[in-house]
Amino acid sequence: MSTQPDAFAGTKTSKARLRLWLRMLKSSRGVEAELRERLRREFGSTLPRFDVMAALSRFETGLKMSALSGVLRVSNGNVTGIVDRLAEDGLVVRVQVPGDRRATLVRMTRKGQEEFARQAAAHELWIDELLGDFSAEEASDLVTRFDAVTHREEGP
Amino acid sequence: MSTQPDAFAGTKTSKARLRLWLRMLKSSRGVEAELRERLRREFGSTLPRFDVMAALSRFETGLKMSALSGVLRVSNGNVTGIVDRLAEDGLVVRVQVPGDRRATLVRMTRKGQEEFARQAAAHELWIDELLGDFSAEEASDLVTRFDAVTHREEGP
DNA sequence: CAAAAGTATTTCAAGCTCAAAACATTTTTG
DNA sequence: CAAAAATGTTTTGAGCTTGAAATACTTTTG
Repeated sequence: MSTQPDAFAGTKTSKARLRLWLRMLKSSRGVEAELRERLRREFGSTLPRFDVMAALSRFETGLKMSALSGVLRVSNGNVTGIVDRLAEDGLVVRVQVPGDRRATLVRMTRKGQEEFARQAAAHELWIDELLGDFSAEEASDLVTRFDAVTHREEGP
Repeated sequence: MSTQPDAFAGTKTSKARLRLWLRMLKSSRGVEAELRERLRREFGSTLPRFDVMAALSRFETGLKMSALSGVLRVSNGNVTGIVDRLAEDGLVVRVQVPGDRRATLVRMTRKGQEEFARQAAAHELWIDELLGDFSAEEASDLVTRFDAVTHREEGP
């Protein structure tokens, strides 16, 4: 019941939801800013680069550019630039797809895998610290409640 | 008890916190993307512009540039550009501060106030829709639990 | 009061982001 | 099979973001 928005703004419920959104935004922006800062200081890298490597790390055989932007939910043109810079640093490579001359596969190099492993370990520790006030149970509980938001976005 | 991170990564708790973070990020990015899209389509505007106007709307007498970037928690240089564009559109004005020739006060124009009122009303409805699966109680409850994240960021 | 330190803002270079347009190649279809 | 539609990627233009450097002014201090 009541999955429909109220007919007009300014109700108690809409105000509570607005406050929740503002708080969510503040929290995730704060954590993001902290991660960005640490990634910059300790690894000379960025969050978008980390995100791309994290996605590639789950696909040993590589991902097509379009699949990559699909997984990350960002625009095509966006990943082009990030992959360019990652490739310059020798962390990923572009490989031609045999049967299709339009497509490229992006794969992490060994160097990329090693670098990502170090960053991912640090990243997990940072999150563990930044979300340190949540117990395991509480965290799992909240994940479930957030399904509500996630599901809304990509349709029921 | 246990507000310190675990001594090593990969524990049950750190994994749960990591999953929570990934979910938070996904949720807020999703909502943000939806808001950005609607702001663009329906008002030809952007989230950063909306954020600046929202901040200014709370200070009838205006804010100094530095106060504005402080409230929004973004860099100084950042607001310069956004305010430039808002000013071009006649939504805000820069006013000299009497006693201090370094500083500028930014204030919304009447046009800016009217435009912001329209956008803010739509924004509240959008949030009400996007977070529609949360009841008022649930939303208030979650706000409280998020204090944990917010407080960590700006020190204990 | 002049030098130094501090404060307010802008500029700069680099990178991220998007939507739309341009290209290149493949697949479909009349 | 040639034209048209679809697919995969990059380019482009505009805006956002940061940290650091530059500018301009104000306050402190020797």
